[in-house]
Amino acid sequence: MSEQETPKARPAVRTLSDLARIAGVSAGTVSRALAGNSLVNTATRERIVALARDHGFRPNKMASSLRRQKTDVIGIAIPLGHDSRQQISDTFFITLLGHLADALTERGYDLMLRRVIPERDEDWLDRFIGSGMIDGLLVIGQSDQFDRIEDAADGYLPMVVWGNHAEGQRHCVVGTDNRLGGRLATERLIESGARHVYFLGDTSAVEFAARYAGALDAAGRSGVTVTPLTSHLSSDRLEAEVAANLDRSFERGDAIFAATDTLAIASLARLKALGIAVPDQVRIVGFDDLPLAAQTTPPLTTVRQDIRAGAFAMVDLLIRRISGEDTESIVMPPRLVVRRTA
Amino acid sequence: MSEQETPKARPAVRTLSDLARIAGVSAGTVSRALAGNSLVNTATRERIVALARDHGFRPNKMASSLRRQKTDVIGIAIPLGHDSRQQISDTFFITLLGHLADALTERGYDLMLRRVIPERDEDWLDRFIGSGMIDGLLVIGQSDQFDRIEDAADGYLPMVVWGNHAEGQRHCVVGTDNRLGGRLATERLIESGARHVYFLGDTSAVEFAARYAGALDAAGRSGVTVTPLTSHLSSDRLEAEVAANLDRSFERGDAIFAATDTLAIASLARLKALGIAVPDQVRIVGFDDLPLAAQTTPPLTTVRQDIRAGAFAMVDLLIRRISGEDTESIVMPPRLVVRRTA
DNA sequence: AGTTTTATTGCAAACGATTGCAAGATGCCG
DNA sequence: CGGCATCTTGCAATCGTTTGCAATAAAACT
Repeated sequence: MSEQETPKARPAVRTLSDLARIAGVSAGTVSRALAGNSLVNTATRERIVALARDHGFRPNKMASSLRRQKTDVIGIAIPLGHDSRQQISDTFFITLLGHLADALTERGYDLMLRRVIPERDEDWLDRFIGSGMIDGLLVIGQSDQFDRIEDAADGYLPMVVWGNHAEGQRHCVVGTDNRLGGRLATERLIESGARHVYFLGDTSAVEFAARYAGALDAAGRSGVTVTPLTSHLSSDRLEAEVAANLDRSFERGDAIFAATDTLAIASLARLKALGIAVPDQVRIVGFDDLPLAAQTTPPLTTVRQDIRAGAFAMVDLLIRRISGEDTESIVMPPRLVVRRTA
Repeated sequence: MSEQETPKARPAVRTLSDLARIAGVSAGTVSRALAGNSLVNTATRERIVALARDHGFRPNKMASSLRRQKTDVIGIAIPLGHDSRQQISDTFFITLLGHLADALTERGYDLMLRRVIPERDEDWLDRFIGSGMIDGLLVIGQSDQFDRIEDAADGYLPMVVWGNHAEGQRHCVVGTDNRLGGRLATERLIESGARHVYFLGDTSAVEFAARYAGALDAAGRSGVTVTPLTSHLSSDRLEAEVAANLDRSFERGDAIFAATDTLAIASLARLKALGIAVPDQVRIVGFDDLPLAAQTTPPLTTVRQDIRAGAFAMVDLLIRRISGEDTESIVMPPRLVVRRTA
């Protein structure tokens, strides 16, 4: 049984030299042949390629990476800074991740995923960058790590971050105009009659802070109040937190602007449980426009981010940076999707 | 500007030898010092470690991997075989992925994610295994690749698969007893009055086929009919497909057993749009018990899989296999969660 | 003082693929 | 047939780290 590992029980051919010996040529020639290098004679190349296939030979990528100083791997870091219990499974991150995987695969890159908890590991960014394992780095979400990312960006070009864009920042970012999105959402709430808006989300994450700022923009001159309620994203506690926040607050509030659809949907469920009518008593607007948003009852009014376009933009910028170009950030316009909750 | 890459504009120290020169010792000693090897003198070790920190030195992982023949990276393959348009973002996969990331990180492994489309790349499994980039492989979902996985398992021990367990299979799998789950779901549907059940899901994936088989088990003797409706998982087409299936079918059917909660939730929304009452006219049971299932209206009756426990089990088995042990598969019992849709 | 341990360190050979350079073979031209 | 360009191929260095072995120095023992 154990001798049947390969169909014909050959001694495994693991290295270029092994194959070279079998083919009666040198390792260098085999390397060139498999790389499709035009220097090798066509006949030899075909013979070697066939041999490699027969023996199931695959060149060792570690050795190749070491020699070429290029790994064909892109790192993806997900900092879970503003809430270490936050799940990677936050739907938005994951959708973005899926599209990134598509875009990178298409360009011939593998992806190396790393979930980082900055509180426990100060050094996460430099460590990842300096590991020599990756040709470039995508960071999904700035969380509360803005400064650290800025620092790293000074010495490391091939990095693109999903998140918020601030005036004069040094790292390359792709993201939605969060402040504008926040304004659109809040304007809509006000239009549909809100006077006291609760902002649901953790404002220590810069993306969310910008959304909150946008809400203030919208409210500013109108006498409408906007009050922040900190709510984290970890799914295990999310419901409880939303519940706690809402239970004690809705004598005074009449609207919720949730920093993410996930929070909005949890709020919706909670309000329903409390017997509060949406949107008649309380209006809700979310952020992201996850596929799910259209399927709630009533369907969620929200601010749409084009996640797929964002993912492809990130990969495009990254690849240009890998080849040395110093690219500008991209800020995408959000779009208000009016459904039934406001 | 460009000279300020490091705070003090030192010539970057990139290799062990660089650091060795600065410290006035040999590269070997530096290597041992940084590894905490007890052979080096405590004073020297501390001096070297401090130097390394000051200069921001990090050993190159590629070189280390090559030399040690160990990468500390686990591959995660997501075969999208039975539907190439299926998203990585399928909520179940992603939740599992998140927990796997937790468990692997805890054990000191990095993860390398690869989205594979078997139809376009026959060789995906052996290629990944043979790449030399990974110490072990987790496969998320058998899709329609059961045979290929069986073949690979003969020659490659450190692989654990999430999916269905079949009598006498050779690859190590962790998963739920899908057939039992299917039976529980369908029994529940029958209990609440169903006579004509539609099974929603693509039965060419073995996991789903087993759920379907369980449904047949439950129906068998009772005169209840079970009819499969093929529905894929890609989110862009899911709604349309569910709609198409349901629109033409619900003169005859009075119940849906959906192969996943995602499908169940889409069905729920569709039936609501059609003005069909759930559960009075049509009963629904899903599968997975995603966090979302509790938040639909009405809340979804479903079959619970313990995804977190499954993820940790996979990692545990994998690590034992990496160290040479030939582990048995683990089949976890599903649990029916009765809410309001059946 | 001589010998045996013991504690440190350096040396150099791996790991496996890639690639600049040079050498050999072949063909072409006058 | 000599001289030169063109194809192919082999040689050997290299990527950066790890580690067995040998060498040295220091300490311990008789």
